[in-house]
Amino acid sequence: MDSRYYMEKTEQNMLHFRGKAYPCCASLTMGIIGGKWKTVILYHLIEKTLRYNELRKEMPTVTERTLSLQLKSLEEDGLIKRKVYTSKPPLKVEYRLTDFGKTLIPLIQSIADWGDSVVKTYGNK
Amino acid sequence: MDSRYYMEKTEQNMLHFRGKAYPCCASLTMGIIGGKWKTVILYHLIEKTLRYNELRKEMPTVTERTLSLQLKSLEEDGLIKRKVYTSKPPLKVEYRLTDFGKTLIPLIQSIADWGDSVVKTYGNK
DNA sequence: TTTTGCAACTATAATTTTTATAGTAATTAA
DNA sequence: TTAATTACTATAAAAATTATAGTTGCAAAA
Repeated sequence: MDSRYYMEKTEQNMLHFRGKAYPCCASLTMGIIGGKWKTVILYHLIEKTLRYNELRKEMPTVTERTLSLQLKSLEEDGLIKRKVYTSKPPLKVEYRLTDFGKTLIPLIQSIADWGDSVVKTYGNK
Repeated sequence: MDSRYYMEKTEQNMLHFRGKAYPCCASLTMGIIGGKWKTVILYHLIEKTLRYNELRKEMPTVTERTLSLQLKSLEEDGLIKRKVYTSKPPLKVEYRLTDFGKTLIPLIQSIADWGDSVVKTYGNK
């Protein structure tokens, strides 16, 4: 560590959630819903429970591996719940928001609304 | 391209902004403010203009390279403005929100507020 | 007066995240 | 009989992020 490059912030100043430290509340939120796809997943789960392949259809440009990993991460953070209905293939798996995940709905909606307003203002080009 | 893995979404269904295509409005917003650090930068610029090193002090865990790149990206997307005051070192450079960037303030504030409420509810551990 | 520090970066390389592509199991539809 | 479906996982490549060090001129400290 070189104080020339690092302004140390003591652990006490940092915010903590699920074992990770964040320098501020905005970064904590982004640690949980940041990344390219998490909010998109949550956005599609606002209205209804969706199966894995239904999510994939809503998000045609995400890869399977990334979708899998992001779903796992959202589940670990307690925002969504995975429910399996069959033990043998073809599997039926459903994803839904948890109560904790539902506390994000207004925020996710605001995120979607801002994107919408940008498209409306700048004409989708 | 293999239709087994890709459900093609036609270009017409996609949303466009600054040459990039997004599958939905939530992903458009996240394309602009997503990533680990962009909202943190914007959050700190809500109240006042900041110099490069002042931002660094507010965000002690970001690396210089990433901070530089993110500032450039935010500038390219028209959310912040970079203003140089001197021509010779030591340079004085200030970053501020543009009018377009200011349209994000309520959203950034909501992001920060949600993080805040998580810390309050789960006791910063 | 020589050294040290400062501001706002850039360069290079390593690590982590995301993408691309293909493969799996058991069942049903054509 | 063959192909399609579901919910993934495996492997490798590409892109993003981190770690560390280096740059330029000026000003203050030793």
